[in-house]
Amino acid sequence: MRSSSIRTIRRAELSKAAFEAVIKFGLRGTTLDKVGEIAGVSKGVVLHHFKDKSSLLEAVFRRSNGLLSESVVELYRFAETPYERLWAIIVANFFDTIFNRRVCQAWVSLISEVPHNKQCQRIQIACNQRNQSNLKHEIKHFLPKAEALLAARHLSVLIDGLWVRAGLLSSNVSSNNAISEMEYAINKLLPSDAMDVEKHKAARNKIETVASISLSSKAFQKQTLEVINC
Amino acid sequence: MRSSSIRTIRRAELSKAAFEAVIKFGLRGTTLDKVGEIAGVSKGVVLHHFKDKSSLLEAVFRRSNGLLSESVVELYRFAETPYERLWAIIVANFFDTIFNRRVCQAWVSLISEVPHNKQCQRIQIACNQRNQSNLKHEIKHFLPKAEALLAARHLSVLIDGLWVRAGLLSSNVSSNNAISEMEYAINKLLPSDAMDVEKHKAARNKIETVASISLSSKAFQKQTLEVINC
DNA sequence: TTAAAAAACTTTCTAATGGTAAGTATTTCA
DNA sequence: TGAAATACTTACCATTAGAAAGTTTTTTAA
Repeated sequence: MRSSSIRTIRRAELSKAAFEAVIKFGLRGTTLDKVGEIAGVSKGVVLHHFKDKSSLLEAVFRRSNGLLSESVVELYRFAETPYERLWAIIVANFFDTIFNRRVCQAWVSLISEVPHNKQCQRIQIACNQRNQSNLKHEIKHFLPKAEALLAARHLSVLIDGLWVRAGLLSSNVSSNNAISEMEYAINKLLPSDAMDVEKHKAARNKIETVASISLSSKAFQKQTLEVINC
Repeated sequence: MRSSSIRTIRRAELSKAAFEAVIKFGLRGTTLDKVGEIAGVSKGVVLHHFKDKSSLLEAVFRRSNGLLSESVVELYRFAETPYERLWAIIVANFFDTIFNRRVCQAWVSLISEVPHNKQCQRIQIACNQRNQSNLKHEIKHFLPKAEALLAARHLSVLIDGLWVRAGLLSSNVSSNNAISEMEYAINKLLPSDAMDVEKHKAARNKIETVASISLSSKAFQKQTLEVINC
């Protein structure tokens, strides 16, 4: 165990509190005082563990993106075929413990930090890259390499688009709608002759079932929250 | 002419200055002092014409979105067929006087204001709706109504996704790449048997040529800047 | 033309904010 | 045990958003 285990714990607590603050008050309404208040400590403690507001937001950003990638990893554990792994990626990105109005709005708030924060930029680019490369890897089973790249890129941009839309709209967000839109895209992008429609449907069902157990479990939620924070 | 023509002019100047500030310093780095400095006036003037920072940002947001819709309107003037109008929408959304790193980054910064600002939300939803409805109207020529809606929705989400990506990345943004990705999507979504490939290509060429003259013209740029601000 | 009403602009002040610095208390470990 | 590191606190400062009250300029209408 690191000598700075308290620091690790505090940083986790504080970035969680900051995440809540962003959800509640937006980025502009999130002050160090409020973050401290939510975490039950003084502003001084916040600045003791994070050198400034930018690095606090960076941790929040990492947390919010980490939640997603941990979900993909979790669902990958159960996915055994390309069909299933493809759905694992999609379902992980839109499962309703993560893809809901509050979180999407927070994400939209947070990305405004990206253009002027090199570290956030690195995180975001890495996440996009990983997502795209995961998608490509599975799509290669259904399309030639060059086309697979295009399709993967297309789907990953689409995922971002759906997230932004969800964050911009005031209305509630539907996990099912988003997943349906992804299905529509897949059906258009991947050639039906290379796909086994039955297998495809079965894969989606399986992964959605697995997700509803695995991603909702307290154990997973706890683990991700612990893992995610530096 | 409105009795408040000075007010109109000032609001235009100030929201332009604020837009520049957001580009330069990001949303969090944009202060009323800096906005005033860029506009060559004191902070007091800024607050005299905008009741608070939120309403200033709202005007900036309107400006940035208005730039887009004015471009669509401008290109529509030259578009005579569904093919051409479809490309008019796409080219307007990605032409490089608007779709460039600075503007995309500013847009990404600005949308963080949306979740906690009802007015910005209204603007954003209206723009999305209009864009989607424009797309749908043209796509209906190539697909049955129900499918056209899905395709239009898909393309408009994709446009948002490409904009976000462009704003998140540090590297320069390529208008051509974005347009190519839209073309890829169109080719996958619209049935090739319902489309005249030659006409399609010709339409794209025509609109791109028109855009490079029309959207770059000083007259258009000036007009939009004047029109856009309330 | 001129008085007064309205709008444009300035100045001054305040509470809140991000951040620093200089402390004290607690933990760790040699 | 005792000193070095870490956790936390407090007091402070410069900047910020915004309010309030003032002054100048422009409109309007008698």
